[in-house]
Amino acid sequence: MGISDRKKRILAALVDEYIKTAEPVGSKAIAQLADLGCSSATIRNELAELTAMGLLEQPHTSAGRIPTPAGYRMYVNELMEKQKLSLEETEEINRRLNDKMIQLDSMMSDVGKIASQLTDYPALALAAYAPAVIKRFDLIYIDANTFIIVVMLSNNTVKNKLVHLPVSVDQGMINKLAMLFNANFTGISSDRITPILISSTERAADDTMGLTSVIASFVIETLSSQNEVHAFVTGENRLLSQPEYRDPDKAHRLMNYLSEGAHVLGGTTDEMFDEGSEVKVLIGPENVAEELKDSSVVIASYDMGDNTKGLIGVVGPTRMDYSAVAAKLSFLAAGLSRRLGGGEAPPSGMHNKLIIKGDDIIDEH
Amino acid sequence: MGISDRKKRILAALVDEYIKTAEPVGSKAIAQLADLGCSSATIRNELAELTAMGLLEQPHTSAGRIPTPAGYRMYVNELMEKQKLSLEETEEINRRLNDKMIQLDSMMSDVGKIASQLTDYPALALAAYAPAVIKRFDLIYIDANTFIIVVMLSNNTVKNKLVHLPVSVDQGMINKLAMLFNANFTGISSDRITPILISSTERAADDTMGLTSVIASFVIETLSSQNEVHAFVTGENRLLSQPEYRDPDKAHRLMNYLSEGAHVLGGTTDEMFDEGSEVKVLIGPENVAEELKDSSVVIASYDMGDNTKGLIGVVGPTRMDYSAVAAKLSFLAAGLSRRLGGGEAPPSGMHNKLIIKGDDIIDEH
DNA sequence: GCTGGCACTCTCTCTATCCGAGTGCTAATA
DNA sequence: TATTAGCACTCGGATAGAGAGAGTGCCAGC
Repeated sequence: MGISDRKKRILAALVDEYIKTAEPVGSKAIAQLADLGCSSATIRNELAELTAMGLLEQPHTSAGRIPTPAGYRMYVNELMEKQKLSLEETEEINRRLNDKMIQLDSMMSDVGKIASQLTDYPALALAAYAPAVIKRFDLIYIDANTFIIVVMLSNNTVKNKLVHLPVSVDQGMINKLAMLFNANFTGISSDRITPILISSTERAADDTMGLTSVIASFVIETLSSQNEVHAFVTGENRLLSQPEYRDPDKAHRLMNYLSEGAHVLGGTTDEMFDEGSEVKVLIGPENVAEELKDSSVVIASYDMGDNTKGLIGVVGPTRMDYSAVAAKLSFLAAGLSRRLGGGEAPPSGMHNKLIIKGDDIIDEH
Repeated sequence: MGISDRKKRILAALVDEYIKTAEPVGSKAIAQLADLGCSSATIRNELAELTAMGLLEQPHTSAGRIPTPAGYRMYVNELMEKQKLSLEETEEINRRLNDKMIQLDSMMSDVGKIASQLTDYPALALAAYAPAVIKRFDLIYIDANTFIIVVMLSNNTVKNKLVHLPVSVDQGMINKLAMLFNANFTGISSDRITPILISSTERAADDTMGLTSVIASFVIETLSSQNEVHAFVTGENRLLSQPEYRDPDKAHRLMNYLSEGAHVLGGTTDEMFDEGSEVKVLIGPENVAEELKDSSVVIASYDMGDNTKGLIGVVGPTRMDYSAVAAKLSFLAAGLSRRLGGGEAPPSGMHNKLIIKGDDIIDEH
């Protein structure tokens, strides 16, 4: 596996240049770019060897070289300079995060939007929530036909629902139900909410109007929607500005695939979540999904608190500016982790302000 | 403006055919399609006149005719057969509506998704909420550092927020604040929530910890987000399957424009909302937005209840199947109005079930 | 081991040519 | 007068060939 230092520099220069221009790079160009005091003929010899090693390929005999997926892989692993973001860029990202992070419900798509704008590639955001249980119930009596269910989950999300009834109930019944639900439905996972539990609660509450099952089904719905993997894809249209997707059919295929959203990462999702905060790069055929075989994906994960991991990724041609994208995603993910994760006062449902551990309330906007 | 019956039949046949094939239509083809017992030569004469009238044009001398925007306009206004949806199609739409309509918060984008899938064009969904005021406050005391704000709006939306405090409060304070907010902040619009009102409430509550302003700013935020026009665009990628957007640049321009979302309809939004439940068609240059000048938009509006109007539209090439799209959108809008509108028990925030007036609780899922 | 030189290859672009679809016009017909 | 058949004409699109240019591989010399 030993590969001479000069070969490395040539490969690096070639990949850099190809990323910039999207055109096959010739020996002459490399000789000028990477000034490693030798002529284009020497570089030609090296290029021939790199090609034999499977790191480069030629679109046709008389064209320059382009990197193969293996070439990109080596570039990403060893050659690429870890790009530092400029102060402006970091400030830009922080500013956007502060602007946007007010509401968790729209956060996912907002984060995707930020990533997409930042990198000018389509972005995908997903989150796998840790299994949650109900922490407490409140039922707010509005009038004889109306009440509000408010549930607080173990991850400090709060959900509510307004219920209208075709029949009348009194405040006492509502209170009784709240008590019973707090006693029987808190701290249990949704699969332990059985018809038996529901009907026993119903009897205990003297509920002849089916209120119990209304509330119970809201609980089940809430818990299960909480446990789903939520995925958002943003900025698919940015693909079209990349020369490799000038072919409308090719672009269309990939965009269709992306717009499905959920299964973007195929089987790899789980292991993605497991890994540390490192940025991951999947190059061309390294992707499991057939549709991504000639595209690349860069993924960063972040800690959303409450044992919940978020994933933020970017999709582009294999000729992607890995260095810049990785730096940006990494910074973005770190910013998200900092804001969301690790506090005992994490953000929660609908309209909760973000609180950072130890800080005061952040009153954004 | 009189235009002979035969001309009409020729124009209709031509537009129908062009919609189907996307290729200029010649006299011969029309002679075969619309069997109005006359030869292609006669039709050529008629075509020449229709062209002179500005209803048709020729891409070049020796090609067939294609409709001008004026031609489409006449087609849409007078010639097009009002398409009836098949039973399968109506059932399909109803099924999707029933599946999807569980949560209002995701409804907007879901409706867009349905419209886009149904028509195979990009769809946009927007809603202009009627100005809302707070109807009632509840503060739920969790522990010394935590409470939940629950507000119910005049349009029966319920919003909540979990607040963590860096200081301790007791239940009494929370109750006092709830009372004061119910007394002072209900029934008023957000512009009447002045610093003066806030500070007087603060004094009345003996609040030295800034709780009042936290709650007040949540109120303001809730009201103003409620009054925004929310817009969703879905299925931009479907553009790419249309031959008129095979040019990546053209497609890119329009998709970029669409992805901005909000200002899709430009100045026309207001009047759109005003109109009845009719389906509206904007053909090419009839659109105000420069980016839509050679595309068409079909829009249907529906009643979301609570004086709120929803708009659902579809964007495509001027060569759009107006008849089919209009029929589908119209049916979809009617279904939405039926489900959402006109009840005194309309759907509300986050997780409220949909209730149809007079019906029992619909327990979807 | 490096370099300059050179023949070779292959793609891309430009131009010329041909083909065919569809037109507009004219003259004949009902 | 309205319709039709016939025909010359036009113009875009497809096809083929020539030329240019970029880049290679190889070889001989340093």
